[in-house]
Amino acid sequence: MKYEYIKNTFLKFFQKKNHKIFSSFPIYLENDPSLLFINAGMNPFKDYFLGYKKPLYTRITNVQKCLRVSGKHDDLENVGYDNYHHTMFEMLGNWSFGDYSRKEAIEWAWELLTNIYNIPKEDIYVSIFIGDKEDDKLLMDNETFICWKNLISEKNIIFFGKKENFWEMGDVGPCGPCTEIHIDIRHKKDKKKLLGRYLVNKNHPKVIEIWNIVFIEFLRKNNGKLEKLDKKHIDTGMGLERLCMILQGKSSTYETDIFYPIVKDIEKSLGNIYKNEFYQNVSIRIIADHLRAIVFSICDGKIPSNNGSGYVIRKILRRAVFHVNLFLLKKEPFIFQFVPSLIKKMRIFFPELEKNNEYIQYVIKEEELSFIKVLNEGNKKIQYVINKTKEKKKHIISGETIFKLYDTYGFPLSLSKILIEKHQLKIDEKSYQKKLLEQKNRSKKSNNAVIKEDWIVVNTTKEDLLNNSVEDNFVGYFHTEIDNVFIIKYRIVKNILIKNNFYELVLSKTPFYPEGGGQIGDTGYIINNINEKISILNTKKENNTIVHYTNQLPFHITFPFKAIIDINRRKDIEKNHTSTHLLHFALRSILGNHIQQKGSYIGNEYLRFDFSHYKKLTTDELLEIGKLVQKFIFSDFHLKEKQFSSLIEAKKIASYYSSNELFNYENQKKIRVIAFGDSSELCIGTHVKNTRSIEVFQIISESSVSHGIRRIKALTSRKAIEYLKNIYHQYDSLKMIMKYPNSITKSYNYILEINKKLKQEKLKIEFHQIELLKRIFYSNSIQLNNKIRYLCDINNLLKKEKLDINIIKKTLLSLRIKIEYFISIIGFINNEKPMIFICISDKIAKMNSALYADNLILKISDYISGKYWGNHLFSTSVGKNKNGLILVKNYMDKYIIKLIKNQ
RNA sequence: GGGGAAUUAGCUCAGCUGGCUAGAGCACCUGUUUUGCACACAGGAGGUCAUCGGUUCGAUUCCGAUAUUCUCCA
Repeated sequence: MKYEYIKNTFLKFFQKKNHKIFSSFPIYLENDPSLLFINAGMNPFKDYFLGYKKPLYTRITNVQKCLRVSGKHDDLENVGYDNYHHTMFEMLGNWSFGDYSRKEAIEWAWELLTNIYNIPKEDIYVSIFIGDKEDDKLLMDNETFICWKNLISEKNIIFFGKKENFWEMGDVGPCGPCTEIHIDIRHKKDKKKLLGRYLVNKNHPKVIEIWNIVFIEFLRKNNGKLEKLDKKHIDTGMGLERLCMILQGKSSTYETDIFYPIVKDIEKSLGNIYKNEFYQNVSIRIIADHLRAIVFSICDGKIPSNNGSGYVIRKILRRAVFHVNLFLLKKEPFIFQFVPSLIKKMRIFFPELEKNNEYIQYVIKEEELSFIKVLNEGNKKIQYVINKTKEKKKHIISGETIFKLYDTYGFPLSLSKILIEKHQLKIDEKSYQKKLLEQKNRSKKSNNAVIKEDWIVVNTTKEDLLNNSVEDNFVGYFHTEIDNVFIIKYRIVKNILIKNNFYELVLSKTPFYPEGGGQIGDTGYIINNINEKISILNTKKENNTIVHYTNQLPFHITFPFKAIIDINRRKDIEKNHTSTHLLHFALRSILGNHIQQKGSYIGNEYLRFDFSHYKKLTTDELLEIGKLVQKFIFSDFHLKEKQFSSLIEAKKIASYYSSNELFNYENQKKIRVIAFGDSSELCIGTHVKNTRSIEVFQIISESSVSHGIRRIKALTSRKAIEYLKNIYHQYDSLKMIMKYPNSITKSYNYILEINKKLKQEKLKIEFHQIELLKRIFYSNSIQLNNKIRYLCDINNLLKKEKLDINIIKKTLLSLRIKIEYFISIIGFINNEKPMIFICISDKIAKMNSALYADNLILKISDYISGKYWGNHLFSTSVGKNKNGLILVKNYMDKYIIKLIKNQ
């Protein structure tokens, strides 16, 4: 049975049972701060289970892309070393939202596995929740037991506790008892020796869990307690990779047709390097697995970065590169080249992959390159550390040093270890772990600083609750203030660090735009009829609920309120949002159709637009783009807003959209298309009524965000005028300073040229001065014996002429080259301070260390109460006592002559 | 969100404890020699040492802020 067939069979089976087929959601949820990635098929349906949102269908089936590398479910370190763990996997699921019960869910699962997929009944084991008398006071799941008893021998039923058979999404959220289906794929002989039931949940590679059927009945609250839900739901998940492994009779998922072609491609490209050796095979499996996780994540719009979900992607990819580098001996980007092989396999179900093929390869290659760079730099650094340690004849390298290599420069501990052990050295791992723990604690502290408590419902009927999705209660497209608003629920957000409470409010309806589509959230206030006024500081979306942020609660919380947004701020935002559309259109017109939006920020102060383009924009291009946007603004385009009930219809009208963006619209009832002139875009934001009100558009910067993505920042209206006026002011003052030239650029170039010439002139003069000074110094110097030329010139001619001290220095440095045996001491007054230079030639330095310039200066700098510094050949002293200078010559003459005589 | 680092010539980077003629390789320019695979040799140009403050007689170097980049933790 092939992968495609297995997948389609599942969906069609449940379609026949009246389930609506959904395509997979992207691998992460846009508005859920509690999750970095979808780690279970039920994540996107959380609100349906909790009754916060009413589903359009009560029966759904889908195959969801999931990633398990962080938080409660983390399998990363296992991947590659065993046969069936994966970072990314596809989860086959069927869902009931208050519709069917345990009986149907269990019977259908049985029917599908035994009748359609033809898995032998005796190989199937099921586990049932035994109850929890202590913490949660839950009874044994008898209903499930009865259902199974009718289908399967009791020998194949096993009971387990909370850890195995009570499923929870995370610390808080929907949960409930579950029944798991395990399959025994061992050899007949082995099965006879020991019954499979003794190997369930024992990490046996051939007795494995494939399907978890969860009966969602509770909400786990912040305080740790369970709250019974109004309706009972079904949430099931079966790992597609493991199912394929079983149905294809393989003992490893990597041998199924999902992974096998890629594994073979990798082996092939290795050629002679491939030795079919353990770590190489692990590395190949790691590439095959990690590549899939990364490709899907990038395609869904997550790119490697240094925090949040982007960092998870980076960690996965770098783990793969690490193995490539160490065991497959490739020192250049390698993994990216298998992207096409993966896409070829997956494109039927995920056509968006093919569209983004080049982009995905590019992102992966860049990240590989940057990690290889990190490894190279780290190698140099650790080599230095190793050499130093050996020089000092030590055997243990401090954990702090190795930790710093990792923490600051990204060089992995395991690599450090390998390299260090090669030199028969050791790392003090205790201090390394201590440092790492410190780092983790610091993060925890900052992370736990904000605690969000449970929602407190204050003023509502069930209907209000069900209706409070973004689409239903946002009225801000048409109203900036509304009456008769109720606070439905609120929660307290505590910040321990600054010891301050904030509050989040959900309103029955709202004119406040929640942050989304690049546009920032509205601010404003709500006020009740006894004039209690509460400021709204920001507005965001959380899983389809609009949340208003404030720092105080009204006393009369159940009263009706008037909700009013900061209208001037909103107007500024709207000008920026419409300008962003116009900019997008202008970019496409001038640079070409390859321009794709890669993100935007639309605030009240400025706007930012990121887009795919591979070259820096020229000044001319920027000028043209600015001009075109300005032309649109003066064209008096009216806002044309159209609403569609299907995405297909909307796509016909909208001139462009990113595939990523599309998904967020797929499950919405209404789809908006915003048009100004020829520009039309799918958009959820708010806009000006007429482009003329934007007045002025001005680009203020163009830069690179990451490879292949450029960023334009721009201002509009008042801000743009202020900016331009400020530039004009600068220009005007510059003109004034330059005495009003005809052309500023011409004059500036002229000045540059003159400056260059003057510098050359100065050099010439300096050269002459040095030549002159050389002669003077030479004539003032005396012959000490037949070799040595000695000069001690203290405060003599130099005080008459004001000379640059650099010239004196250069003169001496030039003389020490010219005269083989040369000792010079020059004293003078500079800036009212006495200074002494001592300079000797190389051959003098070789004669006697007492003649070193730095040793000589030490003898005399006390005379002028000076600080001194320098090296053997040239030294300096600067002092406070001018009168001491005269004493220097007398002392020095005697001292030097004495030294020379003793030679 | 929290920590650690980096920013020096067009590019890749040295410059350890404040002062030591701000350097190397590649690229560029000009000669000479050769016209062949990174040609060779000689010479040259190119720097607000990221920006702004502070300490100091003196800051590329020390301290602080800002910007950008890298990196780790969550």
